Amino acid sequence: MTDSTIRTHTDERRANETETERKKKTETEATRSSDERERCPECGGNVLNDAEHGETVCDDCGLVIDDAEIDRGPEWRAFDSAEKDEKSRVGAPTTNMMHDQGLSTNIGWQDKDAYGKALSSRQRQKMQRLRTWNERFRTRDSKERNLKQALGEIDRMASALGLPENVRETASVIYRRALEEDLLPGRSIEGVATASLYAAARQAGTPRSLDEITAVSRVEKDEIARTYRYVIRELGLEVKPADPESYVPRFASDLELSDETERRARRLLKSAKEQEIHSGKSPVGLAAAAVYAAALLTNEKVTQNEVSGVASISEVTIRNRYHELLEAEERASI
DNA sequence: ATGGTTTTTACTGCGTC
DNA sequence: GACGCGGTAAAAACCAT
Repeated sequence: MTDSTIRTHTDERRANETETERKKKTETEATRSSDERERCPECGGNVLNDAEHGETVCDDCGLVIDDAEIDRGPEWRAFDSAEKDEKSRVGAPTTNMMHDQGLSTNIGWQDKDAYGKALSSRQRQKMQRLRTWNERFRTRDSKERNLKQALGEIDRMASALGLPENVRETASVIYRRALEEDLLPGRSIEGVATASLYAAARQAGTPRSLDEITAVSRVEKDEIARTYRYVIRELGLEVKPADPESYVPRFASDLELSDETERRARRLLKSAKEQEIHSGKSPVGLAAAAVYAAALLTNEKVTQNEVSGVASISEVTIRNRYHELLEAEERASI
């Protein structure tokens, strides 16, 4: 088990940078994290979206952040589902999770006609032939076949890792783009598919470590890492280093720890961040250590061994990190 | 390739159940 | 005696140059 998340060099070596550089970095990071969670630029309060008036307003100070928004909803109203069907002029939403974005024709598998009556055996045979040919045309050229396989692969891995649908969607988009840009030649479909999923999971704030990804992929870890870097670079994707906090809920629930412990873990990580203890360290290790330390503080029994198991990180790392975390907390409270 | 970090592996000693 | 934990040294892995 090795490094479980790819970090970027800027965060990696922040500890070595000069004081002024460090100041600048923290500033940019502050602004970056603020637009991530829609905060008011004036007072930092919560931002509310008022669709009725088409305005985005700060909950605390009342600052109007955005007005005259475009309402993307339907312009009609429906009072029951029948009316909704009648007024709607669109079909199912397109999705990037299917190789043709769900737009192509699909012949149903039920041998029924438009009135729901069963088909004669002759008709059934005909439909079967049509189905076969339709399927062949639908996935005709190599790119389509390529996509079909990759998306199936992404779907399989995502389910195995318990990743939500939006992550699969993002992964599909990334893969599509990779295909468009001709990034595939010389690389395996599965490798790029895995890399796309890894990137998507991180972008969505539900990261999975490289080790976890490797466990469900058919590709070696080195290749995933290499392909991932390549795809990120070529596509100009910006992926921030994983936030340790985003691992906490998963570890906590895997270990069946209380919410209280989870909150403690978060607080530990917060004070660690403030003191810049975390730069250059593996986010997974930090999260694991925080969970362990929090369990200690709330008197819930978890062994280092168990934590290292669910986080796939070594016990030594947990020990080192959690000492640092507790020290940081100590300093913060003074 | 190299150098500087971090993480892992392996081993040892201590205390507790 | 097995287990949890702490610490250390050396090896391996990682990233940037």
